[in-house]
Amino acid sequence: MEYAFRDIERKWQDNWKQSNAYKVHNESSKPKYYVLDMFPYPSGAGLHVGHPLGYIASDIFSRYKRLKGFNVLHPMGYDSFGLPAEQYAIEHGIPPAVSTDANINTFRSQLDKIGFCYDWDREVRTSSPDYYKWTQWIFLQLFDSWFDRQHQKARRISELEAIFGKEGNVSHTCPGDRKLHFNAEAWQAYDNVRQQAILMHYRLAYCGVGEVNWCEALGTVLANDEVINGVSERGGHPVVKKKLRQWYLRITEYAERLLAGLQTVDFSDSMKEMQSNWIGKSFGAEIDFNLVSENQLAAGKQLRVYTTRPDTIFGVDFMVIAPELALVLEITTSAQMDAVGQYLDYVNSRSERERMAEKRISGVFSGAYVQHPFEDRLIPVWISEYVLAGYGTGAIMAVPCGDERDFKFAKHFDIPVTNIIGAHFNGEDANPTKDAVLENSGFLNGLLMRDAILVAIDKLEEMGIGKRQTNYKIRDAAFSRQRYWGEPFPVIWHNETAKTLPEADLPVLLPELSDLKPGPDAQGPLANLPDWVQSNGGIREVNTMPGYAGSSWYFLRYMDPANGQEFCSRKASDYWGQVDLYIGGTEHAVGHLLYSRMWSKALFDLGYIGFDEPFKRLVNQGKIGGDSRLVYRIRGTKQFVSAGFKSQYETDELHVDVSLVDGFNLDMEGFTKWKPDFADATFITEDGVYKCGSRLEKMSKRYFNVVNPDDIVSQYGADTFRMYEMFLGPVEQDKPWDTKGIEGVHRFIKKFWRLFFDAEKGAVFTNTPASDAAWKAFYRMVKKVEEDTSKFSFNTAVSGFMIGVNELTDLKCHSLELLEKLLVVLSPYAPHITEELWSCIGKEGSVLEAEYPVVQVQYLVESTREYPVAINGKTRTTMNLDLGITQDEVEKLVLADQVVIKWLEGKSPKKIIYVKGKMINVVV
RNA sequence: GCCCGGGUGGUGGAAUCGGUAGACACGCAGGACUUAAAAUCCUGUUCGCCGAAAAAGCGAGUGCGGGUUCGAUUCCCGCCCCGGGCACCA
Repeated sequence: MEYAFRDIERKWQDNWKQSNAYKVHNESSKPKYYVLDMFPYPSGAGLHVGHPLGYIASDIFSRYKRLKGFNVLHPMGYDSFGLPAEQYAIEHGIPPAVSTDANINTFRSQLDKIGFCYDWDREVRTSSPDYYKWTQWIFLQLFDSWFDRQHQKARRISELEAIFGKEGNVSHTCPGDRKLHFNAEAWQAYDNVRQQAILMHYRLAYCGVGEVNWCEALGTVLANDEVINGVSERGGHPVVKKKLRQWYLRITEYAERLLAGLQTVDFSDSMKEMQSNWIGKSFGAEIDFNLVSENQLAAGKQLRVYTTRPDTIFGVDFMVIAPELALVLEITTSAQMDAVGQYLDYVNSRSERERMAEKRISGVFSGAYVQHPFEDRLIPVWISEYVLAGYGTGAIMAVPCGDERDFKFAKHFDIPVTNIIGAHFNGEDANPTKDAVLENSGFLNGLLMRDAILVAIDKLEEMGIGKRQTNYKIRDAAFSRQRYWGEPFPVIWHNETAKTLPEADLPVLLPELSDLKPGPDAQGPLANLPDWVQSNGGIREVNTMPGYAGSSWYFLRYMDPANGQEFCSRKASDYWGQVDLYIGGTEHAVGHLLYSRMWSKALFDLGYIGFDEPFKRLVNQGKIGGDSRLVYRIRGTKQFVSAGFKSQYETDELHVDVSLVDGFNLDMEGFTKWKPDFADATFITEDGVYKCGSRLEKMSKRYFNVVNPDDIVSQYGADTFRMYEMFLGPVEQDKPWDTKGIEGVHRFIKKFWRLFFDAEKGAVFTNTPASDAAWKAFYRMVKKVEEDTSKFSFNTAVSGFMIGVNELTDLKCHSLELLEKLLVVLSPYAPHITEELWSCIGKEGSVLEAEYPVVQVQYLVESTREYPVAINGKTRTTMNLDLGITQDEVEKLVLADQVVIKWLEGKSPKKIIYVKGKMINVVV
C-alpha cells in the first residue's frame, strides 16, 4: 500500500469536520489548558508559508497537551475590522463586509488544509454584530469607570459622584486636569453640564481635545504605536500633529500596574523591555524656581521643572522651557519679545517629521531669569524645541556638564558651563555619570552623586520647593478613528454632553454605506448619513473605534462565544482563566498586548473576570522571509546575463517569480512566457544554464517570492508541511523559506509509513512482541520528543523522530504494541497519517483520545554497565556500577544523559561526569 | 547614541548551571537496484597534513584578541560584525 497523502488528508479532514472531533466543552473533569494564536487580519493576499508557523507550533502543543490529559481550548477567529478593507473598498468599490467575508473564506480553506485542531464552533469575527455588541458594552464599562489611585483600581463613576458630593475632589486628583480643585459645596452647585465635563476628566474611556496624530492620506487619527518615525505604520503616509476632539483610553492610569504585571508573566526579556520602555517610568523630583522678569505677568510665579537628577542642582546653568507652554509669553521681556516671536514662528513652521528628521540646535533667550534656591545666582531661562511640552512639566533645568543635549546647547549659545564633577568632566563632552563625588555643590559637596539624589530631594521637600515625582512616557491612547469599518460608539451627543446608550440598545449596528468618502470637518464617513446621525434629539458619535478595540478582549469571547446575555460568563472565564500559552509576532509588543492587558485589568477591577493578566506565557514566532531570485538585464537591451557574468556589463536587476527558478537555474522558456515584456528576451548563459542571483527579503507579492502553503500541501501533504515548518529551525527565530529541504522530512514520513505498509507486500505490522533493542530506541525517542515538545524545541523534536524511526527501521521493528504507541507520540506533529494508520491497524476511536506513553526507565538504564573511566584526563580503567552509586542515581544519570554526582570519599568531594554512555571522568 | 538578541561546515541548524563540537536534515560525491528514469537503500562529506588508496595517525578549528580551568562554542575582559527595539522623555 502506497502512502497516498492526498486521499488520506482529505478523508480525515472531512471526518474531523463531520464528527466535530475538536469540539471543546466548558465542563470537564480534566485540568484546563488554553492555547491561543494571535488571530489574523483577513487580508486579500491570503496566507503565505510564513503565517502558519506559529499556528502549527500552537497546534502541536495543543494536541500534545490533550494527549497528556488536559481539556485544551484552542480557538481561532478573525480580526476583521480595520483600515485595509476600507482602503480596498475605496479603491475597488467593493464593500468591506463583502471583501472581508471573501478573504475569511480564503483563509479558512487555507487553514483547513493544514489540519489544525481548532474548535470552529467558537470562531469569532470582530466585525460581526454579535461580537462588537460586546466590544461596545466593554467601552460602556470603561466609560462608566474611573481609576482610584489610592487603591490602584478602577471603580464605578457613581462612586466617584458620591465622593464628590461628600468631599469634593480633595482625595482624588483629577487625572485630566491637575489644577482642578473643588469641594462638596462647589460640586453640588455645579450644573449637570459642568459635572459631566468634570467626570469626563476621570473616565477610563473619555472624550477630550488634544494633540493627535492626524494622517491626511488615511483621513484619520492614529495611536502613538501606529506612527513610526513620523509616518503611518500602514502605508507610510505623513502624520501631523493636530488638535481634535477625540476619544481616548486613560491607559496612563494603569502605567504602574502594567509595569508591575510584567513581573508575573512569562514573556521574553526583549518583549518585557519594549513594554517597559514604552511605559517609560522614571524617578525624580519636581522643583519650583522663583521667576525674575520685568514682564508683569511673571510676577510672583514659579517655574516648575522635572528632573531625574536633583543631585546636579548646583550645576544648573540655564533653564529651558518648551515653546508650546503658555508661560513663554508670560515671562518674555519686552526686549526679547521680537526674538521670541520669531522663534515661535520658526517652531510652528516645522512639522513633527522635520523636527525628528533633523535635530537642529535652536532656541531663544526669554529675557527672564530664575533665582537659584541655594546660591545667590540668577539663571537665564531659554526657550527651545528640544524640550517637549508633553513630558514632565515641559520645562527642565539644564546641567551642561552632565547632560549631552544641555552641553551642546550651552556650546552653541556660548553659555558658561559650571563643573560640579571635577575630573569627570573634561570640558569637551558632558558626562552623565552618577559615580562622581560632587564639587561646587554647597551642602552636597563630597557626596557621591547617586547618594546625593535623595539628600537633595529631602532638602527640597523640607524647604517646600520641590517634591518626589514619578513620570511615565506612556500617553493616553487615541481611541477614535474617522473611518467607517469599525465599531460605532454607543454614544449620543446632546450639545456638549455625551450620553451613552443603555445595554438593551446594543449593538449599535454599523449602517450600510456605499460611498466611504470622509465626512465634513475631518469627520468620518458616517457623518454623511444624516438619518443615522440624528437620534433621539441628539447626534450620534460618528467616529468609530480603532482596530485594537476588538482585539483587546477576543480571548475572553472564545471561552463563551455564543453567550447572548454577557460578553463572557464569569463561570466560563473562571474555568478557562488566563491564556496559558499565547503565540504571535513581536509587532504587537506595544499595541495590542498593552491594550488587552489594560482591558483585562479594568474588567478584573470591575469584577467581570477573575484575573488581571490575560496571558500567562507569550512566545513570539519568528518571521519567515522570502528567498527572492534576481535576473540581470543589460541596460537598454532585452538581453539577460547570468549572475556569473553580470559584473562584465552594466545591468538592471529584476525580480523573477521564484516558481520559474529551480534552485538558481532559471527556466528560460517559462521566463519568456511569464510577461509580454520578456517574450523576446535573450540570454547569456553559463554553459547553457542561466544562474539567478538571490536575496533574502520580506515575503511579498511585489518581490515574486511568495510561497503559498496550498502549493506545498498539495505537493507533499499537510503532515510533511507541518513537520518541515518546525524542522526549519527554532520557532522564535526569523528564517528564510527554502522549499528544497522539505524532501528530507517527506522521506521521513514515507519511511514511517513503511513501518506499517510495504508498497508490494502490503501490511507489514505484526503481533510479535518488540525486541528490547526496539523498545530502547523507542523510549529514547519518546523521552527526547516529549522533552523537546514541552520546551518548545520543535525542530529538535522532529530530529528525534527521524533518529527513532531510522533505528526502528534498521531493527526491522513492525511490532504493533510498539507502533501504536509511536502513533500517539507522532500524532501532534502529523495528525493525518497517524489517524489513518490508527484506523488501519484496527484501533477503535481516534488517536486523539489515546494516552501518551509513559517512558519506561528500565529500557534506558540497560546499557549502562561499563564505562571507561578517566581520572584527571587520563583513561585508567573501567568502572562498574559498584562504585557506590545507587540504582536510583544511575537512572537519573541516564535520564539526563549527563549528570554530575557528588559523593564523599575520604575528605574531598569528587564528581563524576557521565557522557553519553561512554566515559566517566573523575575530578578530584 | 542607548538597550536587547546573535555570530558554529557548502546550507538550515544540534550541543551551553564547562565535559567526545558539528546531532538531524539539505546539498554534493560515489555505489547498489533498474534497459532507463522515478522511488528506495548503502558509503563518504569541518579544514589541513601524511599517503596510489584504504585503514590509522598528526595538527588546527565554534567572529577576532586575551584570561580563568585538568578541560571553554559555553564563564570573564577588550574588540569586530549582523539582526531587532528605542531614540531629544531631562
